[in-house]
Amino acid sequence: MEFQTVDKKNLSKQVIDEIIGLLQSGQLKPGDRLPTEMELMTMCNVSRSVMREALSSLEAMGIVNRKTRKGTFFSDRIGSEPFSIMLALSSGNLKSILETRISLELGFVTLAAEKITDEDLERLNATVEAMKEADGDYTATDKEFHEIIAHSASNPLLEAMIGPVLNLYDKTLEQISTNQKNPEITIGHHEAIYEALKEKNPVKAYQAMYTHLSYVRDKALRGLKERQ
Amino acid sequence: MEFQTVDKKNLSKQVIDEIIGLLQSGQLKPGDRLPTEMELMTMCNVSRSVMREALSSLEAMGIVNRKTRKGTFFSDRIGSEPFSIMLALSSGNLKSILETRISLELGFVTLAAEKITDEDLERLNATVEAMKEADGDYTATDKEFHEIIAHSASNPLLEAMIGPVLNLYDKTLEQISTNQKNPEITIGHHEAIYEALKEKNPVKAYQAMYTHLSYVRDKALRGLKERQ
DNA sequence: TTTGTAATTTTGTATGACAATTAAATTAAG
DNA sequence: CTTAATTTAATTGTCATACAAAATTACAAA
Repeated sequence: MEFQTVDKKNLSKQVIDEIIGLLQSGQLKPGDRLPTEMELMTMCNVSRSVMREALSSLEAMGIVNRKTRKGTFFSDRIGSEPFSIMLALSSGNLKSILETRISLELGFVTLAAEKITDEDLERLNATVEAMKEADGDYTATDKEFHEIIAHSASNPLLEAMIGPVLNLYDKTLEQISTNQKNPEITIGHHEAIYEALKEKNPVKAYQAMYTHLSYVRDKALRGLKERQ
Repeated sequence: MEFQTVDKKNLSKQVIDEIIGLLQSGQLKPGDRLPTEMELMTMCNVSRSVMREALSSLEAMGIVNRKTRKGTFFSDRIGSEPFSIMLALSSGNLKSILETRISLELGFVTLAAEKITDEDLERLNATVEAMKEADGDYTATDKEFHEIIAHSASNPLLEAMIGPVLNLYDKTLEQISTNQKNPEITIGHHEAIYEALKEKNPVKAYQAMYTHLSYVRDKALRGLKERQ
């Protein structure tokens, strides 16, 4: 006869669960104000320290925002913090960052092909046109293109992931600092992706995105090699 | 003339960054023991309260584990906690859960097609065979199939995401409780995915997985509708 | 009515005390 | 000498209290 060890949670973790439960149950909504620390500690019957530990954790995860004298509020949207941290901890090298990006963006573009709105299609097209007109650095426009696609998936969780991924990619690339940009190729790829999305064709969009990101990957890895 | 507001971080957030920096800089490795709370508070020149808030946050995110009398250790692997919480907060309905799953798994399977090892191929095949032999519930085996694929992408971050996604999916489906299972179709899909992975063909693997998960989605949504 | 100051509210930080957990050290028993 | 039992100690866990900081609100004076 063997007893399973009981996984005891400390009080602050239990409080975290309770507070998240307020959101999940619909008692409070994103953007709503929570009771004050003093009220919460009484409600949960724990010390203020425990409550602060729980709230600090929730704030680090972007689930709440706390402001002196105003109070503590649930965030309006799923924050990028948790994923940013996971990314920061995982980012061993450029290759794995690129692969993470590929993996996520291929999924995003598939959903986008199913669900993209005319408005987002126009915004996408605008970035393609802006890139054609751009004289110098088109990184921001390039990034915007990818962000619109993630947004088009109409899924707040997925959308919360694109920012951290692209930021980490940009940051890593800066450190390598290869300035071999081929705007024509990138623009061509973006156009192909755009056309596939316009047709609402997931497989075609996937293939266009995979081609694009594989090219980005190969170029970056080549640049890395030449740098050594 | 406009001044940008300075984004001031409180002390516990600053301490979090410093501790994560220990990992990123390689000073400490996953699994290593951190200094004690008392030592850390001296090193960082903050009170014990602030240090505990920071450590509680790190523990809530699965980055460290703390044990009475033993100390505080960096986790061996990227935890699922951050992503679990993001998922918990985002999970409005079955449709969005299904879409999240589709998006992520399509990316995973693409990378898996590039990188899968013979060993993982064998394990995949074993699950397909196990499902053929299964008399009753093959949920665990089905889940394992998908987990192996995520593992095959050989990316710790992506691998940390599959567990929470599948758990949430299972949990949501339980609540719907439609018992319309077609093992033959699922097995057929798994076989097609397996064959594509064996050929190391990303596009084919993607298409097979997309077909499978679209079927899963349609069936679940149909079941949901019939339940209302 | 506007401006300046004081009061207030809520979060932020520090300190000290004690509790709880659990490993290590010491003592006692066979 | 070995094993078992007890005590001690190390580290995290919780609580309480005090004060600081930030920033809004209320009140008084011009």
